[in-house]
Amino acid sequence: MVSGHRVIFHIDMNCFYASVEIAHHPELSGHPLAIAGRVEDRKGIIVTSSYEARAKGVKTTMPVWKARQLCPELIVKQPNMTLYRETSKQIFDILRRVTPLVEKVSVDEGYMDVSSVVSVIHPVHLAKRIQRHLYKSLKLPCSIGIAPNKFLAKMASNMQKPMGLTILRKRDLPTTLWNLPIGDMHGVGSKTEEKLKKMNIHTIGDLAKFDRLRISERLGQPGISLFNHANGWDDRPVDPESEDRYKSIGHSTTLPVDTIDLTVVKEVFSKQSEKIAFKLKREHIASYQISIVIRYFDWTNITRNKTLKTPLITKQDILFQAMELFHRHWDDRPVRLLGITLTSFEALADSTTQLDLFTYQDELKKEPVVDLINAVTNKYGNNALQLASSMIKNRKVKNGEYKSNERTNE
DNA sequence: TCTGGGGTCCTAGGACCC
DNA sequence: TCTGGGGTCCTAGGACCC
Repeated sequence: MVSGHRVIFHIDMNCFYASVEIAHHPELSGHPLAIAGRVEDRKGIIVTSSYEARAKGVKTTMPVWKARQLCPELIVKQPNMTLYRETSKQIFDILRRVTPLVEKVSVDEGYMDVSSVVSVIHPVHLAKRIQRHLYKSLKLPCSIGIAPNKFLAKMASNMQKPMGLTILRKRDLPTTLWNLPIGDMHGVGSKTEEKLKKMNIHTIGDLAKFDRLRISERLGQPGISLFNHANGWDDRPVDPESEDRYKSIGHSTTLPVDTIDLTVVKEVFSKQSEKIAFKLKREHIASYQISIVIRYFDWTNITRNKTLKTPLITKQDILFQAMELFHRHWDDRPVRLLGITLTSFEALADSTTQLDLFTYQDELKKEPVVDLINAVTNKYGNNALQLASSMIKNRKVKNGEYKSNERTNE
């Protein structure tokens, strides 16, 4: 079967954290609002802000004190991550009612492959319906980009905010995408922007028309991807399973004051180890690799890691290994930030869970699609998502219900 | 008198093996 | 006299994203 023309949506929730707060506290509506961590000390930064705040110059990653200088009437709230995660789940449940081909990229954005859906409903109508539904049921605005691939859909959703709906076709590229400054391109950060500008590439169009080989020489494989994207080429599939498993779990903490005190170091690592051990347990996984990061007072970073023969599971094991790495590599200078990250996971062969999953499979076959992923993950954690996904893949889905797995004539 | 915290992916060199 | 090549693992660092 020849893969035809795809229709991809990129859903981008507008100022997500701020919008969730406003949805729960309508009296905040119309006021400059910012969500910021560690409001109490000088190191707090703005995570998100409402459009009223942005109009005053408040920007993401700006220190809170600076934002208050620009906008004295700014209302600052601390993030309520539990609420945002819960809301995110509701959003993606709604999206998965349209199609199981939903890829969650982060708490507030995702891709949908609606190619098969748009044969019965026009993409613009479908997008409007999703937008309206999210706004009516959750009071949350979003922008939707409609395009033949993920990159263009992502760029499109960024073009009109809030509540934007933007179609980006291949033939539109010269008049829309190519005029944008190269720094606006998804995947181009400050470092790459500088490199490209030195090559006299200032717009996305400049990149699209540049010599592919020279891009490759200077920027390697990532450069080739950017070059392809600039030309509107992107065949990455929408992958509902991309979020199934953690590839790394970590915590890092900027200290209230820089320190050379080992008891402080141990306290910080201890708290982080506890949080990490909790997540390991919840996901039924163990780790064979630990790395620590030390950021010194002058913002120089070192990362040091260690591969282990026996897997890490408990808080004590993690703390011990982190301290060991720290002692071995710390150069006695004042420390600003400490972090621990675990990678190389292995699913724990928990016999009771395995057995439960096996018997639970039959139950799950009767569940509507919408509820399947939640049902599995609520009971078994994200680790069990693989099961849910494979069931969705192996089954035909119709009207949110599973059809039997029997073969039909095709 | 600046600059958080959670992640993903890529590169590149060295060790080691066949 | 000369000087393989591919694959994988490990480590350190960097870039980017939200």
